[in-house]
Amino acid sequence: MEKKFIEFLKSRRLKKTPERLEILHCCLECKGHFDVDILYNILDSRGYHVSKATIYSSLDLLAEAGIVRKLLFDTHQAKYEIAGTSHSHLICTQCGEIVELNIEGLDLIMDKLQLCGFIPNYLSTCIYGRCKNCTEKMRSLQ
Amino acid sequence: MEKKFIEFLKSRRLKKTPERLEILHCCLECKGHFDVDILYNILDSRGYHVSKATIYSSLDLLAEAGIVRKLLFDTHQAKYEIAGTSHSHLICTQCGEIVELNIEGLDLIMDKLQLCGFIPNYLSTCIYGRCKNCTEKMRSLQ
DNA sequence: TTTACTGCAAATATTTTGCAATATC
DNA sequence: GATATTGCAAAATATTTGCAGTAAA
Repeated sequence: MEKKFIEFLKSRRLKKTPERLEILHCCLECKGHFDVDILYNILDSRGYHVSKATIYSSLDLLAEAGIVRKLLFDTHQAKYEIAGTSHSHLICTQCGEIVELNIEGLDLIMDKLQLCGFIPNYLSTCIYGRCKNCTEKMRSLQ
Repeated sequence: MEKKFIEFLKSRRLKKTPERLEILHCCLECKGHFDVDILYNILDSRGYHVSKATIYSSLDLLAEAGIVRKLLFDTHQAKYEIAGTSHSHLICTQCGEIVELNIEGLDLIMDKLQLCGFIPNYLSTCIYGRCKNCTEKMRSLQ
């Protein structure tokens, strides 16, 4: 991953700074979703100070390099995840919980798109609904 | 649609105000995607003044009623669309263009989810990549 | 007459930007 | 040595909130 990022920086004549690499490592350590604040706090708690502006800009680069993906589930903070295989997100519109789910065959859809001249990079499926917990809570209230 | 919204308001003991109905009509007239500013400007150009706070709150209600859907493609303004059948969005990460596309069989995925206790409401598929135009532009530059 | 709604302005929150000092190439 | 990057603070933007006056039930 680090290699890929360094290659990317070189190809764009951007600089390999300790901040950028540290942010990448931090992203890789985070399982699941993370956001700017989480990264900021983790780094800060290690005594490694990086400004949020730098985190924002590094995440932009990491996204362009195809290493992370930006996820927008709500109007508030953008979330990020390490770009791996396509997977779906189940989003509970009641409590906001987000669960990842693998649905077989989804990637196949992308192949069909080549036809219209669109070159797909990755597919994000969000399924909005109500999670088990919230459904049970509602039932017990009635 | 208006009937559905009025039913929803009644069921929640909310009030049927001219602003809410006017905003609903405005959404229905908009083909494709719209946002708070677009609605505000359309209404304003007709001499119908509605505050943005009211538009925000009405859109929330319309979303809860299942009449519109909130779409977040980027960090900036939220977009909305009339909730119809599930369709996919092709998003060009270079120029930002968004094209709607129908992919057969996608809705079937939702049925499978009942298993894990998640009650799906609707599915949103976003396929990120590069559109025909941008691909051609890149080629001619090389 | 009770309760909810609107508009306005202020508050909040996230992201972006400008600039001087500094680090990378 | 040239150029890009960092951190900071300020700016820009979108959305939410509080409250007084008003309208719907």
